[in-house]
Amino acid sequence: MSVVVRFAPSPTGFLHIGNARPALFNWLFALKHQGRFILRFDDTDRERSTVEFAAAISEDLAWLGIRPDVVVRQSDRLAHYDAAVATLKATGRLYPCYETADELDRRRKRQIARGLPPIYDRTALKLSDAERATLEAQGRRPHWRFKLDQVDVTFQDLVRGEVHVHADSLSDPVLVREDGTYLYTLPSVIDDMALGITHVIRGEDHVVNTGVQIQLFKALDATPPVFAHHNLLTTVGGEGLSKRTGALSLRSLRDSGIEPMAVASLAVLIGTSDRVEPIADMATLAAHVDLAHVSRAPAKFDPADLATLNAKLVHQLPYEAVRERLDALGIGGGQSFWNAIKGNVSTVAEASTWWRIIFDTVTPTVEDPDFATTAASVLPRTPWDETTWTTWTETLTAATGRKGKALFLPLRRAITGRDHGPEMRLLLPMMDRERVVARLKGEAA
RNA sequence: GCUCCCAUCGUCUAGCGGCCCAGGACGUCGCCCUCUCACGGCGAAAACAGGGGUUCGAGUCCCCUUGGGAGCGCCA
Repeated sequence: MSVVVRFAPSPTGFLHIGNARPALFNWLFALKHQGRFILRFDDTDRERSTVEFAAAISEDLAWLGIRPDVVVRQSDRLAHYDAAVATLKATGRLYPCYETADELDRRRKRQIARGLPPIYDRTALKLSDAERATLEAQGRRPHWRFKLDQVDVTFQDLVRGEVHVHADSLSDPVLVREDGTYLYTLPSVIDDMALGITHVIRGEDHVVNTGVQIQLFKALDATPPVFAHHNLLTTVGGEGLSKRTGALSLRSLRDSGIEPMAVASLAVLIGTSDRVEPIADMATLAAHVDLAHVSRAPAKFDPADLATLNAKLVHQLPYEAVRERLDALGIGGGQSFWNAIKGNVSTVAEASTWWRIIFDTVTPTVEDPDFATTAASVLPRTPWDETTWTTWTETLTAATGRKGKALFLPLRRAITGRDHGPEMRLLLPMMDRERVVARLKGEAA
């Protein structure tokens, strides 16, 4: 059996690190098993779903490196759901209810106040044909609930092991609204069946749904897929990561120069027993990922870890991997430039800072003009290469007696205007000699 | 309020009764590299939530407490 997975976001917001995880877990699982990955927009909520968000989600997934084999929209598939509804009505698993939303809301509050679980009491099931007729005559239209088997539903979860859901502690879920539109549960199950989904990998917040959905699969005479529910992420403070925390949206991460593979590596490795390390490509990451290594407890996500991991990833990037982006930033200098500075940047875009320092005008910091003048006077003309720095500083030590920090820091400050940076040995030969001399004189050059 | 899940270094975790005076990774700190800083290499400090059991023996099993998470929608 070949693997078919799906990522099924509702297009009601931007993707963030939290919901990038199920996307990644599914994608990597498909990659690992040479399966197919379907992007399914669960857009049955007409009120909140927008095509703009759908487009943004596709874009963000592409940025991450996820290329769906198929993209479908539930709003295009409504006809598929009607047949299932007919079957369910015929078998008596779908029953009409006439309560209003307000009524149900009040009822739930009353139950909670009395210390009871807020579960639908199935009053509609007790309605006689005559009572239903009366309600219909008054113009009331029914919504339809799925009649749950009040049993213990058990399934083997790829991350959580054996899971039990007690259906008797659940409300019969509403599947169809008064106006005939569908709620999440039914379309999800029908599509999983129709699309031949073999594995459903999603967040832990869905485990109870799974109990319900397994009953639905069976009521429709289908074999449920294999389920895997990964743990959820919380902020360092412990609150759940939600769509509201816009700061961690994939696009904001992308805008702040975070590498997609840094996001992918952290998103997939955090909360597992595997070491968190920057992985360079999806294929390697896919080999790393094992759902059985995912924890059952929620994990704290610290954005600072992402920055650290990103810097590490950037330090490892070979020139070929960044060439196009450097070109786009107008940065030349080639391989020698990148290799010289990459250890000193935490994002690729920061390379432009060093590009400007080496090839553009900088206002130097000269605190000891006499020393700087001496330095300029003994600066070699040739050879102007990676040996120059050593030759020069040795000469300078001989001339001034300075060494160590007292020797190097003033030179670094004069030449780059900064206290920190790449090895001067590598920077110096990339620079124009006249520029170096000018900066030693304290001139902006 | 009810149901379910979880509880080991600051963080992510290994550990499925003796191999654990608890292992790894990130971070932190120190050392090395370097006649500076960063990068890199090496090393150190750092944890079994609390209380009862069971057992010759408990981080590992059971119960309670406490703490955290999820669910309880005509959202998905």
